[in-house]
Amino acid sequence: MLDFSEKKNTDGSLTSRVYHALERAILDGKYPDGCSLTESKISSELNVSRTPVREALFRLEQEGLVRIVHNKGAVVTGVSLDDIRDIYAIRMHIEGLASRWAAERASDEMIHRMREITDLEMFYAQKADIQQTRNLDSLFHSALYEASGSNPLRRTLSTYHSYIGRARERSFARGDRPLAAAKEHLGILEAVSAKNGDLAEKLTRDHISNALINLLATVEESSGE
Amino acid sequence: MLDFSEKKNTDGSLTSRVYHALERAILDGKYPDGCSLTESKISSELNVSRTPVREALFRLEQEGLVRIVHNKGAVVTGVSLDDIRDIYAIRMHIEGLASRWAAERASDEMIHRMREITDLEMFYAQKADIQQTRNLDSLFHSALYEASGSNPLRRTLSTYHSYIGRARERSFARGDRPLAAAKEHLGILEAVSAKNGDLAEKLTRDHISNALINLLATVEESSGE
DNA sequence: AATCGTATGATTGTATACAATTATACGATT
DNA sequence: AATCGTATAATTGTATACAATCATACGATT
Repeated sequence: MLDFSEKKNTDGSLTSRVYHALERAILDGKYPDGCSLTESKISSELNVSRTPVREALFRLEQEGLVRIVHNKGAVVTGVSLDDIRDIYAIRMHIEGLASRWAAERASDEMIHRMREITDLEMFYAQKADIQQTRNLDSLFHSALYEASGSNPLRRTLSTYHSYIGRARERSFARGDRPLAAAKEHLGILEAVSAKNGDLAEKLTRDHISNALINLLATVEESSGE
Repeated sequence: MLDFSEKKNTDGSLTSRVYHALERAILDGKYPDGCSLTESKISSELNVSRTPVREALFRLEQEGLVRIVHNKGAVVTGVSLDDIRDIYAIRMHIEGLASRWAAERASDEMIHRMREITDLEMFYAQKADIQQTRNLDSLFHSALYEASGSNPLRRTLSTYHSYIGRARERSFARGDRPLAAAKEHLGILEAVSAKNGDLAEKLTRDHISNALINLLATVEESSGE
């Protein structure tokens, strides 16, 4: 059964609610890879008309979670391990660019906001509050993208971020990664704040690299058990 | 008046036709920046219902050409010069990655196809057939993205490519850039074919850099006249 | 005269109805 | 029995109808 009581509802539209419900269902594996999504089924299950379902499916296609073929409908694409590895590799190349640009362009207000986020993140990481730390981790990256002052970069990285959200969810729970990530964020923030673009870029590359290493270790474990 | 007789119609659906018509209208400046697009106007002008118009608007939002606000509709976002500069900077970082991966992973068939494209491109470039050369330029980059074997990378770069399509259209007509670009493509292909990832990546970076330089020169000229 | 509230119109959001296309099942033909 | 064709059902694409929200204009009140 699809969960329809969505909290983070960006705009309050039915389309948005259906979108989030389907996204979650796919990422949770309720709709496995290759599963075909028929509009009428979903609409009756959620007690909405086909229209918002169709529009939600379009958004899912944009995000790459489903593939829509003309006159044939939508099938779940899923998130392959290869895709995630690719995304981390890409992020290693351009997330550093976001930090560099943030160091060059970010306003004092933006840096202040990032500092608030990292402070809170450190606090919760030390308390080992996984949930809160994870949310703040997401917030930090969003703030960084915003601080880069680049719309295309923000859009691309945001898409990637939500795309690998599920994978992060798993790997983030692992051992001392939350605290390590928080410390790395702090370092990046210091470099950005000091307007040291080179350092900010390097630290960010390292940060993504560490996240990938941790993720792969998680995969290793879960496949081995 | 919107042009509705679309040639490159990916799937033959009305949505697709409306999408291309609107895309062209925006890129041609018929709908200037900040202009608000009302669904009923467009649907009556194209003699279709609102449904395909809405769906086309969603696709345009995904591509970043319009911004949709809940209960308020769509406004044209346009393509700012800053955005284009950012995109070239990003491409300098990750298009090289596509070439590297292509060198590592591309099948012989894929390389064969790229060679056909570059051969044709050289031919038309020497004949100074701008239109054909431009199409083949697009094809080359698409083939390269495909050859990289990475869905995320292909998606991102394809989006960027279409996004800056209009800017390329202008700058491409300039002097001997078509021939230079064709030669650069040939060089990249040779490196990919020789499975020399380092060289392929470096040549691609240079290629993007040259394209940006040429584009900025075009902007310089057109703003100075 | 300025401002606020209300009424009206315009526009978007959602639901439903219809058309076109595709998938499935069943029987005829070989 | 296998295969092809046709009929039927299921599903998507498009159009239209209705509901909800937002913008505008006009008048009442101060």
